[in-house]
Amino acid sequence: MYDRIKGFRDFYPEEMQSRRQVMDTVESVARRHGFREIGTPALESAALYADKSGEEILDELYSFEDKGGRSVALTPELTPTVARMAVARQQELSKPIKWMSTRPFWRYEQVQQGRFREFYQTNIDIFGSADPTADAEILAVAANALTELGLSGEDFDFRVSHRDILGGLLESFEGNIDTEAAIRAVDKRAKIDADEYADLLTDAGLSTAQIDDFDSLLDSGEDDLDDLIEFAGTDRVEAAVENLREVLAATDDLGVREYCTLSLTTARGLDYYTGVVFECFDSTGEVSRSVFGGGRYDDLIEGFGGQPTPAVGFAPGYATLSLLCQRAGVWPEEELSTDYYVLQVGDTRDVASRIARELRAEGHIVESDVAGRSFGAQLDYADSINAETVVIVGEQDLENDEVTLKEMDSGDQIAVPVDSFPGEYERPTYEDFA
RNA sequence: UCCGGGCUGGGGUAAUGGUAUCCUUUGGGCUUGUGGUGCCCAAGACGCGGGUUCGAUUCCCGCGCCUGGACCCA
Repeated sequence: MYDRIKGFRDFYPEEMQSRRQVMDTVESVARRHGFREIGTPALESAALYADKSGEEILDELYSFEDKGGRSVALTPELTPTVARMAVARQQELSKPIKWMSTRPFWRYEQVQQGRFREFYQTNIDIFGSADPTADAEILAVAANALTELGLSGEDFDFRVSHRDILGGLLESFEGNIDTEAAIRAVDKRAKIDADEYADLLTDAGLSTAQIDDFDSLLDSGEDDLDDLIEFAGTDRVEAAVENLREVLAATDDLGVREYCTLSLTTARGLDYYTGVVFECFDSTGEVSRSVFGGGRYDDLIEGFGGQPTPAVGFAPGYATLSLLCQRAGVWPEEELSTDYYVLQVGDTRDVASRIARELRAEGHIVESDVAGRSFGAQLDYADSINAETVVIVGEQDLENDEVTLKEMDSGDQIAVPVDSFPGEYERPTYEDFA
């Protein structure tokens, strides 16, 4: 027996069927919004990550030297790869670029609930549009995907904020302030106690009075946005507030405004966000961590050597998304389903195979005996795979030019002519002949 | 990297300083013709290493793994 590698998971058919259904739902919503699927490598040059974030980042990655002496890493996220791809063809790609991709990523970090070393995400991004409609479309795809999964506004909440509001407010304070440190402090505000929070802001360069001002501003609701402009008195904050309003107005037109709540304390840990940011939370709070997040990152493509290209996107991870779905009771049944089991008794493989083939041609899931088992054992097996209908092809039946249709739920069964089965029926059941 | 809880067949459990209970599961059978009720047979476990001991699954230590959290989340 070999052990599974820590932080990696196996998915057996029952669970995989549910995961597949959830992933297909998310992808299908994105596809209907015109996002095109891309395929990307599992391995990238380590420099793709180290150049932006420093060599230390490699400690958190699966990084190694390949046999050609290249320093490489298993991709921990898609954004640098997508940026690389966009930069490589920035001239020929028509804008906006709308791409999506579902695949695993790897990070060498501590495993805990909803966090593994191998995790699956669907990345959904728009490049080449700075228009608020693009931000809103991202929010709409996210909301539509969740509602299509069966979740409602009672289940989840998008906490929406804008990086330039926080940044702009901090900028308007007197003194030498470390904006990024202050934003990181804000991001943690809900998780730490007031003293720790104040200490972090003090470290970032704010005075006690400024902390109080800042804190009260953070509690601003949607009606108080003008107060923020007034307080800061800068073009940056005014522009940010205006942009945020436009985005929210656009989500209204897209029918997803109800899922968005203004929350200035939502900052996201990632430093590369530049505009609207949002995080999806479980409304009941039972899933304590953020389910997923996204936002605008206008400087990143340029940072990877491309022309300045605005970008906005989000990336739901399936570990946390499944926690939310399970909490809300909309996680698909983890039970196999089978449309038909074609049971053979005696030497009837020719007829059984023909019937199975014709049912499969209609797109059904059909199983038949591949183990030479007895009648009882086959029925037992059909039950274990939740076969809806069993087609009994037995020597006795064939003597009468018949097969027997058995509805497993009720146990009812009926003889039908073998020559016309399945015949013209697309999905023949016991009911059709009873 | 740190802190807490936990490791007995595939899953769930019982007891125990002298190799292990029960349920479930899996495979086969109970006239190769009726599953989701029964019966029979079979398979299958003390995470690893060290220590104490005549003897350790049991007590002690270390490690590993699982699980929850902290840090982190580029």
